[in-house]
Amino acid sequence: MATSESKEIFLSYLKKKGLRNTSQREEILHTFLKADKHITVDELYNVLKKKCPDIGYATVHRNIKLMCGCGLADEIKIGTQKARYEQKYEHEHHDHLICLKCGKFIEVKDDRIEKLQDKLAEANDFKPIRHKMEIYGLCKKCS
Amino acid sequence: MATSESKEIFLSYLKKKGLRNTSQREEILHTFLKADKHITVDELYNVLKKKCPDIGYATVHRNIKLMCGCGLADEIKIGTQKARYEQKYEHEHHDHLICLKCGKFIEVKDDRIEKLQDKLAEANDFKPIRHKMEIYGLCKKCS
DNA sequence: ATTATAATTGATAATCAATATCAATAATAT
DNA sequence: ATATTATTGATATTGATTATCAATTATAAT
Repeated sequence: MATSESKEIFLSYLKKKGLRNTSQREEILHTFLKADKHITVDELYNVLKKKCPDIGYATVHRNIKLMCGCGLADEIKIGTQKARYEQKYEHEHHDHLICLKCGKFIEVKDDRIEKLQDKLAEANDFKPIRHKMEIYGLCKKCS
Repeated sequence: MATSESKEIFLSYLKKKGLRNTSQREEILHTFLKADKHITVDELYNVLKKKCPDIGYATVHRNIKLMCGCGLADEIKIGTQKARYEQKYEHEHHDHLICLKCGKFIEVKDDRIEKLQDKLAEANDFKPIRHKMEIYGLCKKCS
């Protein structure tokens, strides 16, 4: 994980947008980069609380969204569950296998599928920008 | 659309579950089967109100969920938008191209992708049950 | 048929995640 | 230093979904 590069990207994004850097923003980014994949705002907030007891939930929420805006984070919404966020920078695009029993995420990618998706879009006069593919089922442990 | 067959499926599902048929349930199913693809509870409720002015929102909501339970309807959740429901019976599985500008849904299917998805799951010791594939981009009109 | 039972309805309240508001504070420019 | 303006953190609001519950209705039992 190129932590320092991510931080540079964030700082230059702030500058470009006329936004200011703050200690909270630094802590949030730092903690996010160290955190588990697929973290929720709640979870991130709880980890941050230990180091920065005064930090507010709204601040964490706002800034994780900001990180999505600058391409460092990606939001994953599964049904009505809480949004989860994963690192995007230097993290190749992938799709997910999601276990219906234990909730485990497995990251996968198949270039042949990716190509066929583009073709499928084209064939429908549709310009693809991004996509989401989730396969639900049972992981090895749960089946 | 096999409207009468869908109604039979619904009735036998009710019987199997020890539930009762009601005039509201009949109207909701009937209206749902006639309605546009990808309808929200709100929209369905508003259509129903014309014929059944006393029907309640909660009843529509409850029963569209019931139809999902018996395999006649399918819920589509895109991000934080309202859930939409589509007919499932005799409606082949398909995926969606979703226009980011106008919100249009295009239904698509590619058997080669379906096969590769199964293989991809298998290769990860994962037993696929269902999946969701959405390609976001711009439709012909909007691009 | 009449009554007992149990499920359903419809209005409304509760829930819950996401987002907006706003006074106080902090960062930058002047 | 001071003015300007963005950010923070607490809290309120929103908006969708789901739960509650008394009244009603459908079915079973007598």
